[in-house]
Amino acid sequence: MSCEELFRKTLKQHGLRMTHQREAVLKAMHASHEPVTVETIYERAARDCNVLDLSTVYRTLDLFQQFGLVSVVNAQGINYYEHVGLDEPHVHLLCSQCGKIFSVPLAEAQPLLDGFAARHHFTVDPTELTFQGICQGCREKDSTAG
Amino acid sequence: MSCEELFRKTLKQHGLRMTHQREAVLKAMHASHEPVTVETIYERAARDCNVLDLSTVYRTLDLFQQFGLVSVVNAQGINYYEHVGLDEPHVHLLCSQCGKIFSVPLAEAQPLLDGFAARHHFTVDPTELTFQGICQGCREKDSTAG
DNA sequence: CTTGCTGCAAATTCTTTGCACTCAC
DNA sequence: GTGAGTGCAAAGAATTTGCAGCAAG
Repeated sequence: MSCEELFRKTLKQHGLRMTHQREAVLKAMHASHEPVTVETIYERAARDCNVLDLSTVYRTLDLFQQFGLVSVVNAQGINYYEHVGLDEPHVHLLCSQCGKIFSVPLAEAQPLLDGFAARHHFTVDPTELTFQGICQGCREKDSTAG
Repeated sequence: MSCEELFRKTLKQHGLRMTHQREAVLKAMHASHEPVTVETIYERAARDCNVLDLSTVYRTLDLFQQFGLVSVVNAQGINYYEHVGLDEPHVHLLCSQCGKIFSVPLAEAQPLLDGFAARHHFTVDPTELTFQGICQGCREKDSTAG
């Protein structure tokens, strides 16, 4: 089942409707394989949709979250939205300098998360997991510059 | 050297001044051994300070950050400020249900961070590290409730 | 037709900024 | 005294909300 079919079905089950706007936002999320800002989603979706308001994008993303289609990453006060379920489970590496977000397999972090569960009885939600730091490119630039 | 002495010294070095307000905010941060919101800091500091404005708290926290006295944790769009340097280096476990923040030694996460450096050439900033999930208390409540 | 959804504009929330006055040094 | 720091009020930025008209089913 395609993502759109799945979404239509889920909407129906909840007595909700498919609209041009929702379709456009969904398509925009599909086209983005990395986490994107509301602004970006709005711009991309607006191309497919003769009329579209930012508030509609917020409302739609909210809906997507409820249905588990989209997850939010908050980094430095900015919300990034990401389409989930397309790729394998992963965590994020956010470069606090250039803002790029890299994905690495969740499996790498799993031992640590299991450790947290065992030692601290804390169950980490892996969809919300982001590590901030400096990527290779920016680190090289830094050492060159000063 | 006490934290306040250190702060006074650092201020002096930069040609800056110690004020009632800064003292009150510093004291409020001291009193909080867990990450707190600006609002909380403001309330606590205001008790020690006949006049205090929220904007001053923001400005002071900004200063503290520059001096490395305070670090910021952003969780679910809300900024939490935490006094650093008092305890050993640590990472945060944020319960997304009750909002409590737990600290665990950085050492537990170090192997993973080293792995990221080795495999992805990405240097994680451990002061910004927060894992969201569900704490034991809330999990038990959930399973009881249904 | 029914009522969920939308655009619009206004409201909220969190944070920052400009400015004249004040106070630490 | 001097200029860094403050309170105040207003500006910004990001997000939410109320409402009347529109459109999906």
